[in-house]
Amino acid sequence: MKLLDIIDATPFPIGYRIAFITNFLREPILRRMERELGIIRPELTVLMCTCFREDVHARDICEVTEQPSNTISRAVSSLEKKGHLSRKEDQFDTRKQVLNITPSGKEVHDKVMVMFTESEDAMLAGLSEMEKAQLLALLDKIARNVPRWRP
Amino acid sequence: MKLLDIIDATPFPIGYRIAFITNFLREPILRRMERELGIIRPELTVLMCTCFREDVHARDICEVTEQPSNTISRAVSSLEKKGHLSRKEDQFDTRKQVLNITPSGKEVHDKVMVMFTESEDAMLAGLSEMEKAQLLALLDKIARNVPRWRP
DNA sequence: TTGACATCGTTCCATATGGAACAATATTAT
DNA sequence: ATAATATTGTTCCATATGGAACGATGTCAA
Repeated sequence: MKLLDIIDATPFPIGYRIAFITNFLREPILRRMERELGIIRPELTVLMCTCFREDVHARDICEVTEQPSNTISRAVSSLEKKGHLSRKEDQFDTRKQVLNITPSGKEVHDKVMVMFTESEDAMLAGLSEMEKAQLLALLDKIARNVPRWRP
Repeated sequence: MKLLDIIDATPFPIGYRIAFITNFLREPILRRMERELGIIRPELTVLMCTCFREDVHARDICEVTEQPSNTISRAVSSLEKKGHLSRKEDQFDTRKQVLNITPSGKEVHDKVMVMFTESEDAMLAGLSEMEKAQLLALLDKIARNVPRWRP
């Protein structure tokens, strides 16, 4: 028995394949990240958000990623302890903290991005440039429509 | 800030979108499954495998799904306790147990499949039949190639 | 102003998860 | 035959995770 057998019988063929691919693409990298870089998943979430934009609040990250606030809170604390993140009190609202990624945080973040990029290249090696472009366009359409179809 | 902003800057555009879509497709359903049906993720794994094939061993499920044996062991025990699974000793190897889904297990399994199917329909509502077929073909190609590109 | 309510981030707690060690059984080599 | 090794499934333990309650601060209305 293989999962690839079940693939032929599933009543949600596209969703099954998407989840299936995600499992084999993301999980091994996240495990490796945890093992080699000592970064856990919610910490990567915070690194990605703070790398993308300066001066974010924990609350922003919660809303954007739909993670519970305690999860983000823990990730922020541990990242700061590791020197990957800085926090300072917000000048206008002392309940909030202004978060910024540090150079060492950026370094770790970039290493993880490289892992993902290399895996994506391997994953797509069997597709033509035309097929890659098609796939990207279709996935993009679905992703940008998330607000309309999400439960 | 939105995740859809980060989407434009990611160095692995296809993988990011696939993982992104998986999050919004799978996670809400799994939460709902846990809440409404009292079934947790490893239990669904076991239900899907035993629904697909009769007389499987826990070890088979471990290998197929790459889940650790303790996770599957717990899921098998709890499913049996709930009446969703039967186990009997293997006649030829008493270390093993022969697993079979029960009617109530099948019922729960089918309910979850309906949730996924409905969500997939909603997700793909914005695509033409041609686009759906294209997407399915491309994802299928990547999924069947997993053994070649997986890390 | 002040009292009710909302928001931010944290802590507490219960549960989910995976690695490692384990007992029981099967297989292999001598 | 029997000792060494491998396999199966379980238990133990440490950690990850999310819901709920909380304290501190901010906002709004009377």
